[in-house]
Amino acid sequence: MRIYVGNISFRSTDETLYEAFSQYGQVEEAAVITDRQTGRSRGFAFVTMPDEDAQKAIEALDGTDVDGRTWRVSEAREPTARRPGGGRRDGDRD
DNA sequence: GTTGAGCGTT
Repeated sequence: MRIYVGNISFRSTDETLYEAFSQYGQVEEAAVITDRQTGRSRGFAFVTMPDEDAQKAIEALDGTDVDGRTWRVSEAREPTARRPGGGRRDGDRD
């Protein structure tokens, strides 16, 4: 599951997220979103974890104070990566 | 050495 982490400190990095989320499960990917134009932090990030661990981490870390800022943690909106296929697998069915 | 609403790239 992809997790959206907002309102993070500009000092927070990928490892800051990793160390925080890894406490609640296996972190598959942890990436602070930096402005592609300036290379500076945009103040939010994405974390990918197994569904069960992700939900635990969300409820555990949402609203917590990290590096002076209160984290806004929730499930990410968009289905998955912005690539052809839109997150839908060929075998996806109802 | 700055700032503060937000859902990103391989």
